[in-house]
Amino acid sequence: MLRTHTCGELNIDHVGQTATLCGWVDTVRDFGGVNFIDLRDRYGLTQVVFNPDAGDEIVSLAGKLRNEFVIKVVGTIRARPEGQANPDLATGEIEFVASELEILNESLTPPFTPGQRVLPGEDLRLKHRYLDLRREKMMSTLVLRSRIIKAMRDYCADNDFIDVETPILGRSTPEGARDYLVPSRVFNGKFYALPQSPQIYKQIMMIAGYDRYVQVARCFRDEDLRADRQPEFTQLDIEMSFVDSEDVIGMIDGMMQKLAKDILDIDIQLPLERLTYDEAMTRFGHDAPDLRFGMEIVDIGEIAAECEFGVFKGTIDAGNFVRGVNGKGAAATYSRKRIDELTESVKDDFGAKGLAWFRCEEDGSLFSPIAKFFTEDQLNAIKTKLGAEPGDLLMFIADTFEVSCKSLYSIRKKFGAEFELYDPKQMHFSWVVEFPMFEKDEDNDRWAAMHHPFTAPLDECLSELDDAPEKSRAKAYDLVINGYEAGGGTIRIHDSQIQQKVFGLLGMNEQECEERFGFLLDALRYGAPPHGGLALGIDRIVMLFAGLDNIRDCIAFPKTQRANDMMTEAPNVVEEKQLRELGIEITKKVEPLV
RNA sequence: GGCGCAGUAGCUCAAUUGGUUAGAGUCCCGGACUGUCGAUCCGGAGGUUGCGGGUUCGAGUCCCGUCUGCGUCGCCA
Repeated sequence: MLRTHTCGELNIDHVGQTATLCGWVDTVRDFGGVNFIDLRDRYGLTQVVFNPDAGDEIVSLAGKLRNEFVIKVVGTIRARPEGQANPDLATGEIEFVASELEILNESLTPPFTPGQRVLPGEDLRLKHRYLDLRREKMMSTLVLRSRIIKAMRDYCADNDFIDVETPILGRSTPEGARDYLVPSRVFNGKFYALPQSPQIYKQIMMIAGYDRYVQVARCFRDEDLRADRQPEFTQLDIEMSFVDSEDVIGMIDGMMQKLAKDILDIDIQLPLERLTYDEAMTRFGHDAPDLRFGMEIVDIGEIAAECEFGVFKGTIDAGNFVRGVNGKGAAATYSRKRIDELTESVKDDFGAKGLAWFRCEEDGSLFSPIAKFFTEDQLNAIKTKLGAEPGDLLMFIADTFEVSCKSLYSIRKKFGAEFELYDPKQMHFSWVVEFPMFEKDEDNDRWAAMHHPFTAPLDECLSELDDAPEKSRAKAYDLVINGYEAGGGTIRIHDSQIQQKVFGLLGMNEQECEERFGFLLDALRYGAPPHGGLALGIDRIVMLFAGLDNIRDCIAFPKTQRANDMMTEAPNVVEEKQLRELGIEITKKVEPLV
């Protein structure tokens, strides 16, 4: 090692000792005579002092130091003069008096420095990621990530899980998300697909008798990005044999308890809170509700059916819903203009036809442009149902169940953040269970698997597969943390006949089944144990544990919204020769990324 | 694919309703300074206002298109 100590470890106990430090120049304070450098490495900052009595040569060399130069300094540790300790610095009681200085490498003037207070634009940070990653916050987040993954792996190892790597080059399965494709050189015209998840491989591992499988698995989905979604992301992928939902949930309960304790030093009570999918949608309008606060959705269908307001009445007559939420104390901040903006957003985003609102006045009466269509009794009933008090703003959506869910969920989410209805430091873990097996695929007018096509129905729903597939519920469970889907899993179908029936419902005929999943159906016929598992979104869990609102800050080298890597400029054009070998002809010429 | 926000000096931002030579801080360069820790002080350099059109006597500002980044809807088994 070029160094004897790190920049974070020297303290008053080292006074008088000689040491060698290496690191980056974080800041320079040049007084002409005496010269201070804050030297930085992964472990911290140490103030290095260059005194004239160290000699002209070293003083002159120290004068050349600039931000982000990499240096090696030999010197002695000295207590700082009386009254000059820096309490903000772990090493603030001492300083490092340099006797030798070597510039290991210079740096160009950086476009931004890791220590600067104002964060530069994210595009610049991504372009110069090597500088951005030097920032303390990025370092602490990646260290946190490393600790979380270690805790997960330790927990799995303690519970007899076997870590198995599965292929990155796989086969395209057109179900689900768009695949990233890799052309084959040997078989021109054929393609591998990068895995959306190791789903099938881990099921095969169960059939092969490995009993408990785990993998920190990179997954790829070629869909549009969000603040919490990247095209490649990391899952803790788990599968277990001879289990039912309770066993998998119980295993993950224990893991979350350990994570919360080890990482955040908080104690969480087990079992974790549990909601059914139907309950979550009814009460919160979403399958991953933030349970750190209330503001639950209230159905006023009974009142709406009786009132004179045509929109409400008509909605109920058509078999749809009138539901609303109470924005506690929001009347003061929500002017007519802001309510209009809210209305526009639910119209634009979710196709709601409008947003009805009532303001609870000082005297307890309800003010609203539509109040005249309601009797006094009806207004009072609304007040009671939503628990309205003076200053509250009641908002209602009259629409299909789905539109009311999406609209009210978005309002609830917005208000939760805006009115600080929860402690941002609080962590809330819960499960949402019993998802529907299928949802309507409007584009193709057929059923689509809500989770994936290998999901087992609840035992009591087996018979419904034939006559009422929309009613059948799955042995599916999602882990929800603070309103984010942090993971999800299912018990799988281990019976090839049921599997084939589900494939059939999804619109695959026998031939298609054999072509796409013949190997799985075969495997199921060779002694498949009951099995199930789940996958945890590691990037999201890191984001939540770090208190961040953006998944890119939890990934060392993330991609932009258009899936570019701004540093390497991937994706990019390739040489003509490479294309020829792959038998690929580009019909639309593109310029390299700039 | 839709909607929205942003793009001005290396960086972070400002620039009145469309009006003089586009400013400030920081960074950079030079100088001064022996106890700072966002060092300070003096001087200097630094601009195709993302790009392309248009309107106008005049455009950073208004209009159209386009590129890039971010948020969001669709999408994400």
